[in-house]
Formats: sequence, structure tokens, C-alpha cells
Amino acid sequence: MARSKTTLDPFNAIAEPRRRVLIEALIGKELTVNQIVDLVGWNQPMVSKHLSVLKQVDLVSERKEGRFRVYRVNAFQLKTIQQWVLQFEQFWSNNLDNLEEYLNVIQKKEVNNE
Amino acid sequence: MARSKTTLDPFNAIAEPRRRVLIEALIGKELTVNQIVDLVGWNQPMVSKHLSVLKQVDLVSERKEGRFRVYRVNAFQLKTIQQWVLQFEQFWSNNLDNLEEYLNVIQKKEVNNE
DNA sequence: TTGATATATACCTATATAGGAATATATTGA
DNA sequence: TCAATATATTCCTATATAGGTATATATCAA
Repeated sequence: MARSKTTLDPFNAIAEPRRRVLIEALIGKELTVNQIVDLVGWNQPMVSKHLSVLKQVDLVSERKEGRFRVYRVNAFQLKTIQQWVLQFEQFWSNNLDNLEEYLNVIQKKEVNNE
Repeated sequence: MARSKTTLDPFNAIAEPRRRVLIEALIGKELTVNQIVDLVGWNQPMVSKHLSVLKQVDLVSERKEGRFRVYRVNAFQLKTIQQWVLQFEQFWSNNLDNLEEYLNVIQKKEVNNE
């Protein structure tokens, strides 16, 4: 069996670094494909194909504007990821876990210095 | 070129659903490999191999305890993901974006009913 | 020492990319 | 209608899995 499809869910879609760049570029604004191409400096098919993956998991949506396609981020879809991560928040907050982590780091440094 | 390695970063590591299950199983506690096997019901090599990926991106760490390997989640590494997502939070909060989204949904429904 | 237990690793295969290049499709303007 | 513009899609290839199976490694217990 191969890896899950990139279009399986937002987790798989944003694994690709370039697709995170696209989301960063598009957040809070609307851009056409060529505007994005100019912004990120990749070739046009590459931008279109990555946008296509993002669209399939609903992380972006697009509308026709004459010859142009205007893309925008569906920020609420990022909530999916936020919510999965957030359930673990207590474990990285100022608590015993962090203290232990800190002590481990200190200990490793000490070991390396000997 | 192929997809980025699963061990490139936490984003790629958690794209695989089973690895998210492992993190959920391990969060806040320590478990040996066979305890995890019993918990999730996969075969042992599968658990070991997924743990290996998580370990390479530092999402889990492990210590030897006799014949056993005790695994734990490094929750603070999930912060990487949290922080990337969090920069977009304002765009899914109660603001104009959400209102627009709501109106889009309403509009689509109306269009479909015609 | 030896069998049993716990875990990791190697090997194999089907599959799904990501990127590049070429091309198709759609729309506009003259 | 036709050339130009904007974007999507197709085709190709190298690559990296994920899962299954078999096996290697390490440690314990008698």
C-alpha cells in the first residue's frame, strides 16, 4: 500500500511545504493564479496543480472572474488541524511535562560536555 | 520528484492517520510497543515502523527499560503545527470572513433550490 | 547456555505523488 | 473569426512510501 492521498484530508494536503506557502500567500486576500505565480515564482502548472489539491480538501475555493480564477483560503478548514492539535495543548503548557523536557535537555548537554 | 519524506517534519509525519492514532494513544502516558500493539490492534512491525517515523521528527521519544522500549509523546513538538495554524486564527474567528462564508453557503443552497 | 519474549529491520510490491514539458480549454478583444 | 491571454490538464519519470512477511537483535529467565 502506498501513502494516503494528498487529497485525503487537510493533514495530507498541508504536508507539502509548497502548499503551506500557497496558504500563507493567500490568507486574508484573493489572488488570481498568475498573481500567485508572480508572488511565489514557480511555474504556472505547478501553482495550478497545488491549488487543485488544496481545493479538493476545501482549504481554498475559487471563483471565475472572466478569464481569471480568483482563489481564496477557507480559513475555517484549518480549524480541523487546530482542533486535533489543541487537544494536546495541556501537555506542552507550563506543567510537569515541560519541566521534564527541560531537565532532559539540560541532562543531555551535561552528558555531551563530559 | 516524489512527495516529501514523511520524516521531513512533523507536518509530514502526522499526515498518516495511523500516526495520529499513535500520538493520541500515547499522549500523557508512557507505553511499551506491545502495549500499543494491544491497544490499537495492528501488527507489531507496523507499530514499530510508525513509531520510528514519529521518533525521527521528535514527536515521540523512547527509552530502554530492560527488554522493553517505553515510548512517550513530545507534546511540545506539536507546537510547531499549532503555531503554523495559529497565525491564521483571526481568519476563521467571528469576523467578516466567517460572515462571507456563511453567506456563500446560504447562497449555494438557494441556487441549488432553483 | 538456551528457549522465550520484546522489538527492530530487511525485503517485496503496489501505489501515489511532484515536477517538468507539452498541450488543451476558455475567454477576451480587435 | 482569430490571436492573445489565463488557467487547467495530460503525459512522463524518479521516488518514497505503507503494509505484509520473514528475520535479526537484544534481553530475560530457568
